[in-house]
Amino acid sequence: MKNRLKVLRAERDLTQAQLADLLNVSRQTINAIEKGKFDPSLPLAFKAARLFGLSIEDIFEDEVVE
Amino acid sequence: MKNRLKVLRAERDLTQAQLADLLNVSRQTINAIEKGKFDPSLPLAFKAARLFGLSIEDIFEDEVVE
DNA sequence: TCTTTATGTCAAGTAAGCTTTACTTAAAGA
DNA sequence: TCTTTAAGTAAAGCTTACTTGACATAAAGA
Repeated sequence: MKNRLKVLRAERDLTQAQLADLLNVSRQTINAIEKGKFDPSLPLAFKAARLFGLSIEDIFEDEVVE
Repeated sequence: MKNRLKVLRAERDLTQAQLADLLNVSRQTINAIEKGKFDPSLPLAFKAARLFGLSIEDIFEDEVVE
């Protein structure tokens, strides 16, 4: 699943570590999500959406499977 | 995390098993999510939103942790 | 050059999402 | 009463999300 975290971070001048702190996850988790290694949990997606003042759909892009 | 799956199902006259099929998960998964046993993954939340023609935020309600 | 900061990655472990199988209960119809 | 259907639940196992700790690299500044 694609996401706009890197850009949203850049717009706010946040490092991966700072974003991780704000979302109460590890830096490695942010890195892995940005790199597409895995998808965030739904609660984490909600947290990120709230933090950035956006909807989940604005941040994460679902690829339609079929 | 609260959700409106049961009501959305009822509005469309779907059983848990039918919804499970439509979302490609097991009936037990739907039951567990409806009963609040665990949260769906983000991909599953996207699927449900697409199926019902709603946003994730319309279906799942995040409780603000702090 | 030396140090610091940000990012990337890996390995091992825990926790949560999800599966299959199976049993139980309640409601409704024949 | 017997059967069927929907819902609830539980155990065991697999997969994925996430953790901590560690190491590597590149860029930038003193």
